[in-house]
Amino acid sequence: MGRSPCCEKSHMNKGAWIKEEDQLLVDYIRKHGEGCWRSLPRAAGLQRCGKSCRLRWMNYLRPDLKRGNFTEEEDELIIKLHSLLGNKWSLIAGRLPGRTDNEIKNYWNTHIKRKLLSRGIDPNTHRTINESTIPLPKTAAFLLNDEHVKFGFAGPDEQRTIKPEPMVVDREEYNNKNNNNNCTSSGTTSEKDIETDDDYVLNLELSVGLATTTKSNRYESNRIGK
DNA sequence: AACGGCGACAACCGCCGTAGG
DNA sequence: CCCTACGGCGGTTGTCGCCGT
Repeated sequence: MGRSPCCEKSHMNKGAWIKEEDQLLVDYIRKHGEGCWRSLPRAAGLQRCGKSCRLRWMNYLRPDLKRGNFTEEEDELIIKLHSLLGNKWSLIAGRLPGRTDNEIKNYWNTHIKRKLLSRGIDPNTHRTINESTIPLPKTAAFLLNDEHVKFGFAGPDEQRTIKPEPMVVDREEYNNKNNNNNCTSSGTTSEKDIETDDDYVLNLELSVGLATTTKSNRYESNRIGK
C-alpha cells in the first residue's frame, strides 16, 4: 500500500541510462546544483522521474565518487562497521569517502558475505557459525568513550540479527544496571573476543558523534535484555 | 558456435520520516 | 492534528558479460 507513484510514469524512460541522458543531468546539476528532484527532470529536459535522476547522480555521476575495486582496508572497515551498524548502508557509506550506499550494499552481497562465510563467520551476526546457533539477546550494550551505547537485535531467537540505531543511555543508568546484576556480556561479540581482539579499537562516528573506544574503557559490556 | 548458469552491478520499487501547508 | 509532497533508505529485480560445457 505505498504512496502514489512519484510521477506519471507512462511517458517516462526506464532502465539503463544513455550517454545523452547522463550529459543532460550532469549539465543541469553543474549549472543549478542538486535539489528539487521532482522538478529537475522537466527542467533538464529528461524523460525520467526525479527519483531515477537522483539515484543516477548519487550512485554514478557524482564527481567525488571513487569507483574501482575496494581495497583490503575498505573491506575490513565495511565488515567492522556492519558488525556495529547492521544493514545501515548509508551510515556505512558515510565512513567510506567516495563510496555509495548502493555500491557497498552490492559489494557486501556479492563479495563480503562469501568472504565471511569462508572464514566460518555468519555475515548476519558476525559470530562464528557455531556461535550463531546460540540465540542473541534482545539488546546488548557497551561503553563507547564515556557513553553507554545500547543495541537492539531483531527477529526471533533463532535468527536474530543486529538492528541498531544505537541508543545512547546515560552513564548513571549504565552503572546502575552493572551494579544491580551480574550479567555477562552479550551481543555480536563475546567478552572473550573483546579482550583478545585489538581490531575492536575502532574510531566510530555513531549517533554519539565522533567517539573513540580505548582498550581500557571499551566494552564494559553488559547484557540488559532477555 | 551455441547455450545455460552465474556473478556483478545498475536501477527500480515500496516504504518511512519529516517538513510544510 | 491531519494530509501531502518530497527526499532518502534498504530490499529486490533486471540486465549484461563472462565462463564452462
